Amino acid sequence: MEDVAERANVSRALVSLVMNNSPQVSEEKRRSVLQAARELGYRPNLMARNLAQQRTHTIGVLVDDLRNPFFGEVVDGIEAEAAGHGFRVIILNGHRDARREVEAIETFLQLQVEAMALVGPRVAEDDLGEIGTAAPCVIVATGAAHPGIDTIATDGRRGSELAVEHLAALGHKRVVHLDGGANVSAAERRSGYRSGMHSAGVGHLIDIRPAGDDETDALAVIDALLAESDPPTAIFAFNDLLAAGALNRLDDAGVAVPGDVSLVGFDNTFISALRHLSLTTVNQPTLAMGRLAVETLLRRLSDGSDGPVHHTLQPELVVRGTTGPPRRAALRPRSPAMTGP
Amino acid sequence: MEDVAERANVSRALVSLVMNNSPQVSEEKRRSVLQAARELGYRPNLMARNLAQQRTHTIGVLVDDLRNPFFGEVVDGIEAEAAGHGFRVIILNGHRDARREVEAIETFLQLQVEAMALVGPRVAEDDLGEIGTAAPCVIVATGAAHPGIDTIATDGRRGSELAVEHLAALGHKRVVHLDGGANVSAAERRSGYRSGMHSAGVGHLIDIRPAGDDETDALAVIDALLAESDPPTAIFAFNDLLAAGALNRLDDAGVAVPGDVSLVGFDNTFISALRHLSLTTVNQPTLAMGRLAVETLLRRLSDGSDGPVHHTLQPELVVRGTTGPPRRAALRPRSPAMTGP
DNA sequence: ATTTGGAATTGGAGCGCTCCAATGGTCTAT
DNA sequence: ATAGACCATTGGAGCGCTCCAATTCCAAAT
Repeated sequence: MEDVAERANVSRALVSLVMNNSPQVSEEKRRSVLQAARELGYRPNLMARNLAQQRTHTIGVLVDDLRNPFFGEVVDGIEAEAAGHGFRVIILNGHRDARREVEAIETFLQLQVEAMALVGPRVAEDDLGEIGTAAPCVIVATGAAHPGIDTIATDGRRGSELAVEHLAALGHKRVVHLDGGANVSAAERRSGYRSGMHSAGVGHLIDIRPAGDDETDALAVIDALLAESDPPTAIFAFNDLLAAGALNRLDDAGVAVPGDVSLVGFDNTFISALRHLSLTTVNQPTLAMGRLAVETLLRRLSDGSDGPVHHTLQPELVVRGTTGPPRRAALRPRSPAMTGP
Repeated sequence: MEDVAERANVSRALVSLVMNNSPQVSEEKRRSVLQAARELGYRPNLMARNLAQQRTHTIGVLVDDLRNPFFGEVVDGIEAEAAGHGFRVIILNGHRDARREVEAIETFLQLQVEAMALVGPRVAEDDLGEIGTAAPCVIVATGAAHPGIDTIATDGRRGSELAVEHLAALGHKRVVHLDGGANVSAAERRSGYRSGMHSAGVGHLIDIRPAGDDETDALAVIDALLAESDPPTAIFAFNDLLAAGALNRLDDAGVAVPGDVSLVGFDNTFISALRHLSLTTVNQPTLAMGRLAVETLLRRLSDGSDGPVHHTLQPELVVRGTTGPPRRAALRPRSPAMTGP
């Protein structure tokens, strides 16, 4: 910067004004500064700028798992909205691990981000400690497990109810829930499953199996289910990945879907739309969630601090090809299941 | 920091030493500084630290598209290796857009990252300009289109050849290639398709259809193909997403895979492994690519600058359920195709 | 010719930290 | 007792920038 100033025969301060394109710089000087900068390959140092300005114009986004396309969509929403307000977005990866999430949040804070969005975090509220107060923070897509912090979520309870209602309407009674296990959203979806089952008058058939949130987590549970004397006629999985894993295993075992068993996922990621999966699932409005997250953050940033805000968006059932009436409830005879090769 | 120093009755410099856990601080002072820091909720300011140190210990990773799980896997490899060498990784999203990629790179440079990895970039080498010289830079997973810059890639040409060889061995002659279009890796994979076809003695049947790199890009092309009088017996798609889109459309049209037409993808993302897709595809060693990228960067960082290095990893064919012998080449009569509802 | 106002420009302090050279303090060997 | 060696500790300069108050400049108004 020193060099640029010298080369353009102006002061350092004037270079600063030009680089921030202040309106009150004469056209002449502006040109010569810009030219000098170009010739020297000068690039402003954001570290120094941020330090001097005491602002970073940056929002940190912590993503639970870069491999899950669901989170990618949420981040797209966040970035779109943030860009519109002059904020940069930097992303850190949580690697599906609460400990690493805390580290990432610590990094954000040290980097002086002005706000942060945690997308699908696994960390419990207690471990977040004072972090929420060090910078505005919003939790996206992780159920209602963080009452003390702003959250944006789809109503997981309602989503589960929708899934169960759909299955019940088809005539299913024995619906098993593959539980999200340690995932923080699991409790909510589980509770929706419960209430759905009760509403359908089959509360006594509630059956929850701990599984996980990843396609590999389904295998053992499905094996166990199939080994039982009275297997379920329908399965409602914690998320699409888990459902896809279940589908794999059912297919292996020669069980027809939806002929022998119906299957519902959650998230409506693009994989569920793949025709060969054609997974009935519960949609979350990912883009809207991302945008809303940024809006919430900006509001916190500008005005004071009222109590935490919780935005709940409405899920929607997306009926595709993995759900149908249960075999036993069929009124007319059905052809035998077509099993894979 | 000032405050911490005061509260612990030491100098600012001593606090600095403690925060960087220097070995030559007495246990007593160290404890009292740490306690003071805790009580005051002190957190070192990375901006200031980086500025003073003239180092950031940060590697910037530009990801083409957060929704494509392939890139997520590469990033996992990068992060694993970087962490082992004391580097932080920050991620910026390219949004599948060369213009935004350039912006992101500019941001990295201003943030003073010490090196950067571009994962699947779309930007052409010309537009990268002097950027490669401003900081060590490696391009990952984007073919061999950047001769002047370090690259890590799977041999796309060989990968394509493997795919075509496999199809040819099954008896296919009329193999169509769904081209990656503007995607920078497309040329290489296309050329492999060409050479594969020639080797198989069916160079005269080479048929390349521009498509894209996303599941939606396949629709129109498949429609066009099906409308033709002599449709192909096999399709080799630029990547898994495109193949998945093709599968959707073929399914819609009641075309059996692999009964009526065989299909091969590229990347071996987890979606291809989903049993219901069961996509034959070409594997890229994503984790190894990520690790190698960081190693390359570190080497550049430490020693001088020789010419650019190009690492080419070997692809592997993964045969799953979407490939089989062509209908017309079958020696024995086959049952009619089972088309979906 | 002199004042006045506004716009363009500048010097310098300061953002929070690190790092160097210098200081003080303790211990051992003579 | 005294010099030497060694350790923990400190003051201060400086990293590259911004921002304020102060200065200069120019033209219009008196």
